[in-house]
Amino acid sequence: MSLPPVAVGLNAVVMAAGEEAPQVLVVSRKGESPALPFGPFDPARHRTFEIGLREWVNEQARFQLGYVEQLYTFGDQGREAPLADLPASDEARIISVGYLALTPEAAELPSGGGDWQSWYSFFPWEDWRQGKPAIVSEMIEPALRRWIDEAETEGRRDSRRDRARIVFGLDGRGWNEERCLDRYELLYSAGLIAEAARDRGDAPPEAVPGRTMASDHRRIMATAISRLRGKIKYRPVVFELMPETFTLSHLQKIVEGIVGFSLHKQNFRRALDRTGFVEGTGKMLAQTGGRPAELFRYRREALREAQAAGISTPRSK
Amino acid sequence: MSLPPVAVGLNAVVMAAGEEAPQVLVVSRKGESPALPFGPFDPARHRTFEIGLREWVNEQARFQLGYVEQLYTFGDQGREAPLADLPASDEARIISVGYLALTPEAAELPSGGGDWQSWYSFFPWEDWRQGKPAIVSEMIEPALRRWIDEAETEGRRDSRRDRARIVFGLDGRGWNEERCLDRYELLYSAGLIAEAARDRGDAPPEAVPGRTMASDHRRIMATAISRLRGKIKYRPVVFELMPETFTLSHLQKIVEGIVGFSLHKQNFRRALDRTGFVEGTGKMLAQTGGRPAELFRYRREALREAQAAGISTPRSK
DNA sequence: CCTATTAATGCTCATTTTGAGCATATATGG
DNA sequence: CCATATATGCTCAAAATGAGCATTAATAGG
Repeated sequence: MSLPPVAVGLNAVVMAAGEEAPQVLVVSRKGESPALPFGPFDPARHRTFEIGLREWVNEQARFQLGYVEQLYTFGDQGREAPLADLPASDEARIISVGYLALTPEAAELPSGGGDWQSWYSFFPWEDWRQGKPAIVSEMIEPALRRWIDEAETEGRRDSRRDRARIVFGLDGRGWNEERCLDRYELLYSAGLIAEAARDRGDAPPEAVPGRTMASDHRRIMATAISRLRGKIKYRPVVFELMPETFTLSHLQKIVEGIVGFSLHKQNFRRALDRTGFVEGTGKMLAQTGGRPAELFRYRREALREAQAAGISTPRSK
Repeated sequence: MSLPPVAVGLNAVVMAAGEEAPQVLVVSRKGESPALPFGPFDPARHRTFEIGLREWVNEQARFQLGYVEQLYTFGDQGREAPLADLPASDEARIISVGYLALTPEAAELPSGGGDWQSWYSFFPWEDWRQGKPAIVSEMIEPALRRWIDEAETEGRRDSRRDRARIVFGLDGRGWNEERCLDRYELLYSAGLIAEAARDRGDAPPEAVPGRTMASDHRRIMATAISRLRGKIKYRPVVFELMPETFTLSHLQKIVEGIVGFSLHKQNFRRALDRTGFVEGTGKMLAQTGGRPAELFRYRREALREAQAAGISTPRSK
């Protein structure tokens, strides 16, 4: 049994909470599309993937990763081709192990290399905090309907329609925020993502607004968003993004940013309360205008006590 | 940027429903511990991991995989050492991409290579269908308490105790069936898994009952069990394990086998009913003794209609 | 210092969803 | 026909959820 060699890269989707929207760490090489931080995995130096990942993120961006979890391993042929450095040969396949990393808001901006960007600059259709985004009704839905009609056979039309209905909630079917990856892949299949044209070598056709990324990095990021949106509901991962102390409104804002819709304040608090994950510090935050809010802190011990659940996300409106 | 080459293997955890317990496909080489089906990933031949996986499972075991999903990529140094074929050198690191595959009960037993084994022959402590297994109270819990006390410092004892409490539900904390992987890893750390001694080169100490597997395959399998136990609750994956038609009791038996505890029959049915995932066929199954049960079928369309949920698992007793 | 404004908190109520258990229906095997 | 083993139906209290109204405590402006 001989195993043909393959090169392994490590990709990190490093996320932090931001003022207006969740942020992702990207490396912007001049003249090129922004990319996720990417580093080679060197088996001679790194005992595990995670050690490798932490080491070079530390080197490249000068900060320590905290919470880290493996996302997915991407190995499709052709995925590395768009990284101009390397020819898409059959011999040197590059696969990449994607990781999701969460850092507290306070995390220093790495000097030099990377910078923080809003999630929704890459995925504007995912932000429903102010209700259904215009881009969905005015651009994506019509484009998808055209794409459905373009299919050659009745069967294909049906299958396209089904897919669009499920992932984009067409025909009043309801938006499931966790399907972020499926939506990206559908838009890609429908040729509405600039990367799709680029990967085929075509001229860019009508593309949905949203910043392009190098290689398949936008897909990797969509995987990370889907994962985080799901996980936040059954594990207390939000707190990895919070500072030591925070107000409940602040916490709610962050959660809203992640799930992409707004929450019912009272019900959010009630559910949070039941989990026992937070405790008041007694200190108040003097804010601009309005009654001052109490500062809370995350009780790590709570994870031990209960059957650790996550954060409930009661939709508002 | 040069990426040092690494060999990539593909592991499949192929699962099927069984009479008494869920089954896993293992390859038993004579004189050696059973292993999960394993094959090399050849970038020259396979455009994607999944294509590679399907191809050689087809070759090796002569059957077609149906539902397949990627589990995790295992890359720790030393993990491949126990596979006697290959020296654990720094140059030839083998990483492996693990997949979970589900096949209907009816799946033919591959002639020659593999055979089906019960999950619980590898993880006897995970089967709570008849209540708390004796092996947990009589052997694991005492052994864990000894392991906690053996720690050198107070801090270490605390951290061991916390970990044991969370994953094994010590001190009346409740058993969370999804923590199968955590439990395996805890037992491994505590030296209670035969593989732990083997990997260190020690003589086997007191080990918890349960069949040993080659390399880190038991860990991979625990990963698969954890994933499936979690997923069954929010995606209709059980139906990938069912024959065309089945009775509700049969479905319940299968779900109970997977989650590892027994369910409240009426509540299980009520919840199942609400999902709309199954429909009666009108046909009855003349069984041995007792009122005949109606045969049901899975409605794939249901996935489109609702916000696809999974199967609810209301505990009984 | 009185009032409008802005948030933070507190409470209520109807509806759904769970968790448990009791009751009835329809086979099979003496 | 009767005991037994299942399948299926129904009820009821408790808990969780979804919506909205009410009160409290600051700041900003007249």
